[in-house]
Amino acid sequence: MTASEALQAPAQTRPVRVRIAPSPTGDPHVGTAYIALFNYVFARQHGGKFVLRIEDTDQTRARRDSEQMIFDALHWVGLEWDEGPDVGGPYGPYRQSERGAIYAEHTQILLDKGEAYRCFCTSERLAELRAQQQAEKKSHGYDRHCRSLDNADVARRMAAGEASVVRLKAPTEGSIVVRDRLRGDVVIDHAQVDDQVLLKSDGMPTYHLANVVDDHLMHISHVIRAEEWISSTPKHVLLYKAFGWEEPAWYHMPLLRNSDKSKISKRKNPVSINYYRDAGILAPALLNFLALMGWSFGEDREKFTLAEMIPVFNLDRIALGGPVFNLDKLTWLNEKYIHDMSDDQLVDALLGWRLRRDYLKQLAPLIRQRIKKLDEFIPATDFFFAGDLDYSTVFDQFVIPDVLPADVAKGLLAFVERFEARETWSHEMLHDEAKAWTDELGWKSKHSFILLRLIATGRKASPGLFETMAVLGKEVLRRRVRRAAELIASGGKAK
RNA sequence: GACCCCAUCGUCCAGCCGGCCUAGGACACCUGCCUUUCACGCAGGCGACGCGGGUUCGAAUCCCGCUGGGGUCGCCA
Repeated sequence: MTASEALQAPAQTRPVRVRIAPSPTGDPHVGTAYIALFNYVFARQHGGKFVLRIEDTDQTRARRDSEQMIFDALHWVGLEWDEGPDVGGPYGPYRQSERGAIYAEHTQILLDKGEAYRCFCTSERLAELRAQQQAEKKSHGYDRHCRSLDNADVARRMAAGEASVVRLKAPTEGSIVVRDRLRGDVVIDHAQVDDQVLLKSDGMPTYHLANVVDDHLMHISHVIRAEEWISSTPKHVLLYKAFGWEEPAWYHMPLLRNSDKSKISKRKNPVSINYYRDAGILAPALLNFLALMGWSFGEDREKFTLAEMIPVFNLDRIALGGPVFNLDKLTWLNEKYIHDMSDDQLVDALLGWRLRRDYLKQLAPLIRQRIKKLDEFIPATDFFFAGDLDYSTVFDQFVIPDVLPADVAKGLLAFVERFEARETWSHEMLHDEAKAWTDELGWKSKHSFILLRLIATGRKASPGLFETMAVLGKEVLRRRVRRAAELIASGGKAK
C-alpha cells in the first residue's frame, strides 16, 4: 500500500485522543515542543483531548526538577494539556512511576497467555552476546536463551531469589506490517524483532510495555511521535496483538536535525526550550517556526499563529525529509513577531522576560557594590541580558599561555561536560568544577578563570565569576562556552 | 554490519493521482533604492529537481537500480 492509499483508509471512528510522553531526564527539549505542537493542533482540530504523560520508569535517570521544568516550558509555549499528572483526568495516574501495579498486572496477563516468559540472563551474558554478535558481524538481538525454560525451573529459580526480567515471546516466522499513516505500510520480518524486555528486574516496565499499556488504557487514538520510534513500532504492534487490543493510528514525524543532518543534539545546537526563552525568542515565534519544520501552511504563508494553524492543519502536508533547525530563520520570524507587537505588548514581553523582578533581584547583590549611580546599571549588566555576545574585541585574549588553540577549545568543552554532569546548579558547584577542571588540564586558574570570565561576560571585569555564571543559567552558559570554543578552534572565523 | 526511513536552491518549504515548471516562496548572502546615521521597508541578483536506467508523445512528478543522508539495533526513553 502506498502512503496515499494509507491516508484513504477508513477514518478512525474513535474519539481523538493524543498524547506526548516526555521523559523527565533533563532540560525540556525543543523536540518535545515540536511533537507536542502537532499533537496539540491535531487534538484541537478534531475536538479531541491532548494528554501529557510522564515516562519516568528509568529510576537511574529520572530527575526530580525535570518534570516541573517540562510543565513550565509547555505552559510557556502555550500548549495546554487536558489531562496530565498536575491536572488529573479520568485515566490517571499520568506518571508511569505511579502505575506499577497496572504494569505488573498486564505482565501477568501476557505470562498467563503464553505471550511472554521469564528470562534469567544477566546483563553480563547479554553484553557478551552483543560483543560476539558484533565481532561476527551478525545482526544483534537476544538469542532466546530462556525462552524454552519449563515452568518448574522458572518457579524454582524465582523462589531462590534469582533476578529475572519478563520478555515478549515474539513470533519467529513471517512478517509484521506497521501501518504508518505518513509513509504507507512498512513490512518487517519477524526475524528482525527480538524478544524485547517488558519488565525489568527492578519491577519497572520498559518503555515498550508501559507505552503500549498506557496508550491503550488512556484510549489514545493516534500516536504522533518522532521518527526515531519507527524501528520499535513492530514491537509495539506485536504487543497490541498479544493483548488482543486495537492499535492506534501511527504517525512518525521527521526528526529535527543539526546542520550536519544528524539528530538534533545539545552538543551541536541549543536544544532546551529554556535557552530560546532566555535568549529572547517569543513563544509564538518558536511554535510558528517549529510548525514550519516539516509542515507548510499553504499559499507560501510563513507567519501564522497557533489558532490560525488549527483549522487548516493537515497531516498530509507533512514533508518527510529531516528538517535542519536553523537559528537564522527562527530569529527572522521572531523579528516579525516583535515588529507586529503594540507598544504595550512589547513592554509586557520585556517585563515577562529577563526584566522580571525575580531576575533583577538575582542581579542586585552582584552589582550593588559596583555602581555609583543607577544609570550605571544597564551598561554594567548588559551580558546578563544578551543571548550571544560579541567577542570581536576580546577574541585575541581567548588564550591560555603555552596551550594550542585547539586544546584550549577542547578544554572548554570539557568544562561544559563537567557542569552538564552535575544535577545541582550553583556558584559553589561551578567553582568546584572549574577548579578541578583547571587542575586536571594542568592550567593555572589565573589563566583559566579569566578565560571563562571573558567568555561568560565578554569582558575582563565583572561581578564574581561563578555567581555570574550561576545567574546566567546553564543554557546560556553552555551556549557561550561552546560558541567560544568553536571560535577558538576556527581561529575566529566561525560566526 | 543488519534492518528501516528519507532524497527539490547552503537552509526551510511549494510543486509530486505526468504537460500550465525556461521549477515558486522564505531565510542566509550580494547589489541597488529609501534615509542626516543605523535598522526596518522596498526592488533586484545568486542559487536546486543526487546519478543511471526504464514507462510515456511528454517526468521534478510513476517504476527499478545505484549513490548519498538519517534512524534503530539497551533490564534508556
